[in-house]
Formats: sequence, structure tokens, C-alpha cells
Amino acid sequence: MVAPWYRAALFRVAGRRVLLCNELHSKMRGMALEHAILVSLLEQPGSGYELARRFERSIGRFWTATHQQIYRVLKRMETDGWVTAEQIGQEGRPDKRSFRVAPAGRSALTAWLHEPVQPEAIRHELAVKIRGAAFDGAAGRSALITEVERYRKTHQDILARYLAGEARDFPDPAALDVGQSLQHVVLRGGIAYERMVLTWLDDVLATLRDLHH
Amino acid sequence: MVAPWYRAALFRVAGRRVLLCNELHSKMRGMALEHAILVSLLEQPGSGYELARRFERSIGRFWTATHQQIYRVLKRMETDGWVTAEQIGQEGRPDKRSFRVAPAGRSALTAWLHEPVQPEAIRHELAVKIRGAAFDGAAGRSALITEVERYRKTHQDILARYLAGEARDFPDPAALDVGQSLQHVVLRGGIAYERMVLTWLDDVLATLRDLHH
DNA sequence: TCTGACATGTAACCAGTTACATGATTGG
DNA sequence: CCAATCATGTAACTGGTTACATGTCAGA
Repeated sequence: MVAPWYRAALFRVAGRRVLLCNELHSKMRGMALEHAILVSLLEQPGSGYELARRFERSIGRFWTATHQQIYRVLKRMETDGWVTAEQIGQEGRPDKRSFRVAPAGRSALTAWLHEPVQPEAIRHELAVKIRGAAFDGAAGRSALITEVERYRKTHQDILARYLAGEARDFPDPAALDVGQSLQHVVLRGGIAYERMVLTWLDDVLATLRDLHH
Repeated sequence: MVAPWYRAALFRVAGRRVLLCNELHSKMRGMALEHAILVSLLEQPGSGYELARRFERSIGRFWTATHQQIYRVLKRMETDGWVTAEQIGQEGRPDKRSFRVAPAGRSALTAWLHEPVQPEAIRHELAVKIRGAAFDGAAGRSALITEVERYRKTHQDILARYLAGEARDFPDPAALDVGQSLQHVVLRGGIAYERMVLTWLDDVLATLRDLHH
């Protein structure tokens, strides 16, 4: 079995099957952290630390990153000329290096934006655990109910945070500029996702309780 | 910035901050492919090739894996005694090695099932591209509309496949055993996800067209 | 005096991806 | 004869995680 796009590059040359992936697909690599950082820095220049906090909040819901990785990628982007740093001395706080996007970074982002969107790779551990619960006995499934309830609370908190953020940042949806409109529609995606998860978790809980008689 | 659980392990010892992660968290590593394979093999023993096809269909929606990785992990699981292989000679087809879960694998799975569910790491490239479209001009956003429409079709196809699979595999939801009930609720999660995505993509398209005047 | 927020890293490791490889059989 | 399906790999790479490290200042 091969991934769909991979299979598409299967050829036969003089009776032998060959793959010509580097020529055909070298430009089709999905995103790495770089592009998310570029978008974030275009919205607002900032330090590695500030980026890390943004990844905890807004962007991080669609692309996670730890501070360690952000600093490493930022360094590479700097040597590649995608971003430039400016040392900012602060009083009462450590100095910081504020990054902004350089022309080379902007064109790298534009190139990436025009590539086709890669299908999302979903990794949902809970779904695997639910199927695994079939092999864990009634006691295991009862423990899973407790765990799903806990897990549901975390998603309820996330939804509450999103809704509070929406009320705060987009109080008047009619009066938004382009960037804000796009940020708002992405946030609405997060809200829709969390609502869907909560509804599904209720379905999961009902199913597990039903199995329990 | 550190991940939440990481921060929780920050201590101060004799004025110095230290992390005691290996003691506290060594058992809290999330899932790797192993556990998804164990669940799949418990549901039905099979070869690496068969597993790869299952990952393309049902399980793969929640945990992707290529055949290369499956073979590698399967080998490790075999040397660890988590699975055992049986050589099966077939006529008209290559031989295959059919794997089934060994007691050690089953207890490894049980241990994992009782660990708390890790929060999902969502990676949604499209969301980043939508925010990036603010820096790509009107022409770029117009191209994005076309791309989102294409992308929407792929999700429509996935939903159609899910619904067909549901009608085929769960025609009578009242007469299911435990394993089937759990498989069904996971499939319903996939269906809910796809419906949510389609609704959101309509919202995205309306927003992009609105920006276009 | 201790905690928490601010601020920036290094190094080892590992999970997963990409590229490449081979060989048999069935069916159009 | 070609394509598709069945069947199983190796090797290089890279993105991301985990563990560990250091220092300042504000405020309880």
C-alpha cells in the first residue's frame, strides 16, 4: 500500500516499475512549522517567546509547536533570510529578539499558499481507545466512561474560551477588515469542531452506558 | 513556554529549578502506532499488507500509517513478543505472514487503555492557509476559493464512503455486539466530523466570496 | 523568600515520511 | 502486453518531542 499521490507516480519504464518522485513531487511537501510562523509574524511581529504563546492560543489549535521547536525553526529561517531579528532592550524584563518577515519569507509563503491543500492527517487517540475497549472487559469500559467525562470537560473549557475570544475580538462581525474576517472564519471552524466533539462525546457516553446495561 | 504537563513538573531544589520528568512522566507517553495495530489485530488477525489496507479505510481515519512503517513496527512488536506470526502459503498469490496478538501484547494494550487520553494534536493546514490569504491579495484569495471547492469535494466523497459503509456494516443498530457497537460509535464520530467540515467549508466559501464583493 | 511570568536556548532521541526496491499472478 | 492487486521490505532523512539548562524581575 502506498499513499495516493505516491501511487500516482508509479510508472513502468522498459518493463520495470519506477518511481519518479523527486521530479514530480519535490515541491508538493506539505507545510512545516515555517509557514505558520510566517503567517503569525505577518499578522504581528514578535519574539520567539511571544510566538510560543500565540501557538498556545489561536494558531496552536491548528498547528502545535513547543518553544524549543519554534526557536530552532526561527534560527533556520533567519539564516535563510526569511525573517530578520531586531534586538529590543526592555526595562524590568530580559531583552528579546523581535522577528519580522523579510521579502524572501513573504515569497516563500506565497508559493506555499498556491500549492494544493494536503489532506489533513487526523490522529485521534480516543477513537482507537474506544475500539480497544472491546477487549478490556466491562470494568475497563466503566473506567473509560470516567475518562471520557474528564476529557469532555477539557473540550467544554476549550469551547468556552473560544466563545469568550469571539465575543472579545469580533464584537461587530459587520465591521471587520480582510485579515480579521479570515481570522474569524478560522475561529468559527474551531468552535464548530469543539461543538461537534462535545455532541459526539455525548453519543460515546450514551453508547458506553448502554453497553453497561 | 512549556507544554502544560511539563510545567507541572517544575520544581525548585535548593534555589535551582529542576525538572523531574523521567520519574513523573515516563509512563505518560501517548500512543504510537503499536496500539492501533494491536486493536486492529485483536479485531481480526492479518498480514502487514492487510493492516495497511485497513489503515487506508477504517482505522486510518484516526491514525494514519504507511505500509513501510507498519512492517517496521510489526517487526519490533514481534521481537518484543507482542505479536506472533504464522506463515501462510497461498496458491496463486505470494505467501503472507499473518500476525496475531500474543499475551504480552494484550497486556501492553490494557496498560495503555488505562492511561489518560492525551489531548489531540490537530494539524489543519487549510486553517493556516486561510489566515495566510490575508497576505496574498485578491487574486490569491480567488485562487483559494477554487482550491477550497476542490478540497470540499474530497470531504464530500469521504462522507459518502462513510455513509455507505455504515449502511453496509451496521444495517440493524439494535442487533450489535460490544465490538460492533464501539466500531459504530467511532464511525459516527467520523461522519459527524465530515459533516462539520462541509458546513464549515461552506462558511469559508461564503466568507471568501463576500471579501471578493 | 518563593512563585510565576518573561526570555532563550542545546542535545538526544524517535516516530513518521519519502525514495527506492523486488517479484508473482490475474484480468482486460 | 499492460495495469492492478497482492506481498514485503531497506535506507536516508526530517520534523517534532522530551529532557535538561540558565538567568531576570515583579509581586504575594
